[in-house]
Amino acid sequence: MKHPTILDVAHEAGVSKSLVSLVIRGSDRVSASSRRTVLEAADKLGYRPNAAARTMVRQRSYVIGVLVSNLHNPFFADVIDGIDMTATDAGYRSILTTGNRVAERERLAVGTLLEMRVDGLILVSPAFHKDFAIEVSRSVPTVVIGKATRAASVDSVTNDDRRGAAIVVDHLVELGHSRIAHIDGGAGAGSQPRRTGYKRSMRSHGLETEIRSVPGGFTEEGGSTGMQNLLAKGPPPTAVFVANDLAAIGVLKVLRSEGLSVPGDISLVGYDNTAMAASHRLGLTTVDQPRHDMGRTATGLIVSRIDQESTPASHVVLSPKLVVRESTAPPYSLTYPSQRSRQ
Amino acid sequence: MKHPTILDVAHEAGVSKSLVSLVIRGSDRVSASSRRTVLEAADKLGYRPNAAARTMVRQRSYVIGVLVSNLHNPFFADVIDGIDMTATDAGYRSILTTGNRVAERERLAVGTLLEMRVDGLILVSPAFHKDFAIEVSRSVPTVVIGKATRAASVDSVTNDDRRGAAIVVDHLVELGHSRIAHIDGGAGAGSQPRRTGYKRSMRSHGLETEIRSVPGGFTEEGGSTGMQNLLAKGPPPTAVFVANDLAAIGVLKVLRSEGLSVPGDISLVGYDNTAMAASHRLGLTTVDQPRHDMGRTATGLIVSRIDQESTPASHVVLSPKLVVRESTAPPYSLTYPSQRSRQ
DNA sequence: CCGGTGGGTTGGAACGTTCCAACCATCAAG
DNA sequence: CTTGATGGTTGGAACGTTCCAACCCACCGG
Repeated sequence: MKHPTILDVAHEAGVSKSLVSLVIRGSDRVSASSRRTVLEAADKLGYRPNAAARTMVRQRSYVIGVLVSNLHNPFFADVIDGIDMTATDAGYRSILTTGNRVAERERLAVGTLLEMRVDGLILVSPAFHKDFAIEVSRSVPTVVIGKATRAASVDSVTNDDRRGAAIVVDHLVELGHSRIAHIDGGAGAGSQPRRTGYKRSMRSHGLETEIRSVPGGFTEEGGSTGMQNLLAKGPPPTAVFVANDLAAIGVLKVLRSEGLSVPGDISLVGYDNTAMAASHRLGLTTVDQPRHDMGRTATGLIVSRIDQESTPASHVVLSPKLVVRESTAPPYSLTYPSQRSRQ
Repeated sequence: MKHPTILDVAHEAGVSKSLVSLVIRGSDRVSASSRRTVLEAADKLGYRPNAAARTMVRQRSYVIGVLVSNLHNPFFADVIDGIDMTATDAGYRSILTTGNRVAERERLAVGTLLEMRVDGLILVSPAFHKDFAIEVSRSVPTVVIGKATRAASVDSVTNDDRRGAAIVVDHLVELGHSRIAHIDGGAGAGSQPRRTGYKRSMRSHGLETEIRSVPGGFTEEGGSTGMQNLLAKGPPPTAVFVANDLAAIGVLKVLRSEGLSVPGDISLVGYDNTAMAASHRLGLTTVDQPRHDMGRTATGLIVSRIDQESTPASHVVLSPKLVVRESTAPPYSLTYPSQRSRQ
């Protein structure tokens, strides 16, 4: 249970601690013979280097700390995977902590990471105020994923939600839709840019008169009530763009219970490309955020900032892409032009 | 960017490093006045203790390392949450690493944790061979979650899958079912105990002649093909117990396309109580594993093992519980006794 | 045979803490 | 006035590494 040290190995191998250190670090200026003896001794004793001691003297831990706001959201798994791979490639290891969406616990978790003297910090959609991120960035290179930051000291990697919304509208317009409605994500993060992206894009297609955005939410229920409101007054849209996949499922339920078919009567688009969207009975057309890339670029930023400290912060915005499945099709009026009169 | 040390603080406050150390650790044998000066100085300089140095001298890191096999599975989020809370309560902090289901990467991740000299190690459904866990347990207290281990040196916390299957059968029998079939999880972990649990329980209810278990898998497709096989020959069952929720969804699709209603014609039960089971259009009756508790008890085991090393390993088996939703009901033959003759 | 060169090896210092024994006042008791 | 106790404070050693300057010993060329 007691860990052997470099000195134990040295003694066992009959050499100096320095030589053992050299061998462990893989230096090429040790003779083949002594390398072998040392390695054998280390192996025999079950030696494992002590990262704490190494961190002390090298003043570098070669560890990148990652704070994940919410492990329940499988969205982050891919981001983390991207981080992990890039970090390993760059000679770093990554460790995770989580605060479970509670700002106070997240701050604590970051504290742990800082005390461990991580060389860089990646904050994945943190719940705490961004001032805290800025404060932290003064003692260690920091990058935020998923939350826009304009700070000069902290890098950020975000997804272009406006553009994501725009490509949805493009897709629907291309199919021939014009009565395209939007059910937004309420107060949730990313809700606002998606809404404005929708509006802008509608305008740019000359469809400003068709703009119809109703409040919703990032939950199934939010989607349902949003859809009910849409159906309650005015002519029903031929396509609905919902703020996320979960809410889109809610919309789907309402449509089903109203006897409306998707995409026969109404085309439906979600957002996030969750597993649900793919595995649901009806494959949902949705927007895929480049999760893996987010992790990769964030790590890239951190690593280069570790080496050359004071470059101005970069704010990378990645573009999402559309995943077309079965929930979108040309509008009814086009497939059976005789049956309806509206353009 | 350069971290101030305890000496910097001491100098700033005009006291000795020892006193600063005392204050930082919250000792009660320092005068109120010097406590204040020290705290002010620390605050002014933005001092943060160096965990590496502390670990060195104390020979304890007060960190519990957690290896998670797969972050994509939201199942683990709750387990980790349980770990996290218990660890904090016991004065430890927890950090996570992941190997993303790849045995080699997982082993590497554990290596990182060991070099960091974590005081305890929690392995959540590791993909690597259990011999590795045993080897690791020689240098640090180790507990495995989710994978049964009989080793004397490593604790384990598992879920009683046999019992989970049994309570499903109990529930169905109580509703009046007797033709209860099972679609298993193929080669997946937990598949076998669920199957034997099903068989045993059937026998104990005197239904050995009704035992019907077909191969399936933990995927939607596995469920579908399993169900197709069940329908292909012999009288259809009145209830089906599927190895997990995802496969149950697959079963549901087949039933729908065959024009069979759930629970009208056939009752359906899943396993795992995933979000999917709750949010699906049809609320699925399923078995809930006490995820939170798994994390909690695992951490409890680790913590007590850290303090008093060489107690024999405990192997805790937790009991799952049934979550009844809309997918189960009394069999058709009972609700309309006139229409069918078979008991 | 001497000086230089260079591969291989070595001991000591340093990293930032905690722990411990020792110290210093101050004050109470004898 | 001395002794002892007590509350508060202190310096040095230790933890396990890496880094650096120094060393040793062949070996080579002059």
